[in-house]
Amino acid sequence: MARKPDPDARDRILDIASRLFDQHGVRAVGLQQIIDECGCGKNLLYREFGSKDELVAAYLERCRQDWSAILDQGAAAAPGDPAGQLVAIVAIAAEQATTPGYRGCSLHNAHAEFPETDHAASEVLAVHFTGRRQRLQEIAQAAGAQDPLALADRILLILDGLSANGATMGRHGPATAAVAFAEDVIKTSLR
Amino acid sequence: MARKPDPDARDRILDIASRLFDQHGVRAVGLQQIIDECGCGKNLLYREFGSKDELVAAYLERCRQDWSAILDQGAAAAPGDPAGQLVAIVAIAAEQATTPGYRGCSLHNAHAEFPETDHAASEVLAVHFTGRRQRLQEIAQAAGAQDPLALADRILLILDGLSANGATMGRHGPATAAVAFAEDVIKTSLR
DNA sequence: GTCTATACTAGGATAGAC
DNA sequence: GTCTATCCTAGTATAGAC
Repeated sequence: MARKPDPDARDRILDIASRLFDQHGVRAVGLQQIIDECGCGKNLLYREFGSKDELVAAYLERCRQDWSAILDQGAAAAPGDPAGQLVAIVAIAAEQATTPGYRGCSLHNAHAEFPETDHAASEVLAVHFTGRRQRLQEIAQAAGAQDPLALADRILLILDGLSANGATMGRHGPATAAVAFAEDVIKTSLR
Repeated sequence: MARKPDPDARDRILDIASRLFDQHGVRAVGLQQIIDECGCGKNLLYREFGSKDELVAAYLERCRQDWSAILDQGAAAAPGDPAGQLVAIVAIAAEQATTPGYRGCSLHNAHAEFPETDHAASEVLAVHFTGRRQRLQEIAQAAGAQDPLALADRILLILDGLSANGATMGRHGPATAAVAFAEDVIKTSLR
């Protein structure tokens, strides 16, 4: 009997790989470990992803989309209020950064592990970091900032500070005060 | 005839290991690579450090001292002017974060690679992150901040944002605007 | 005595074959 | 899914140069 192909196989593998990568770091996780936890064969993994580098790239692409969703979510949280949207975005990031077990932004962590620009992950990272700045700038523009890029960059520093510091100090550190910080920054940046 | 012991061996190994770890990430660098570039024997490395984990811990301890030196340097840059010292500290960090080839704070990067709390590096990291906050708080107190810890935490977010973002966007990103940001933050935080 | 260099073990990595 | 090939890793032991 021919066994049915599992259409969810790719997602299932990616789910488990993402969790392990986030938890232990990408280099620390072997494919065997993913295969064991997934219960799939090595064949399937290699058919879906071709190599570990490609699996890593797919993982980071998902992380990028998650980040994009945070921006959407922040925008949806305060319709018609761009300044409130910026605060909402910081609030979501702060909430993540203060949840127990938080290990930092996956995209930043991956950048630390794979600095080589010829790695499959490199392009995903570049798209993320430039795209995110672009979107923040647009919201800052809509909010009526005196200098939209300058405001976007200050929010960006707070966001990246949140993920870097949240990874090490969590809710016992400055992450808990990030929202109030962002509110002050935005208030003094508007026309 | 007896051959002279090399008193600088440990430092020489640590120099090369630090450069390679910073450049490629800790997990990506093998001991063989360090030995090759160092021109030393494997025996010597193991006699001085015992294991790779210990070598990593020594590397991070040096990074911690470098960071401590930045705080000293910032304090020395503006004697009797604590607010200016905070600005100076951010300025030094911003200068680092915008130098070409910057790959982020070694201590944060190491934390991303070695989340295990039982790793030899873990304690060094904890000392660094709590000690740094403490010192910033003291300077903020001396500057006459309304809420010294709150100001220290805002500076901390900027500093960590600098290293995380500088690693990915360098001088083409928000890092160039960090000093002005810190100046504004400090100005509005004083009594 | 102190170093370099090499051989070796044991294990884990990616990858591919079947 | 299992089995194999190849490589690289940390770490140890040994041999030999200075």
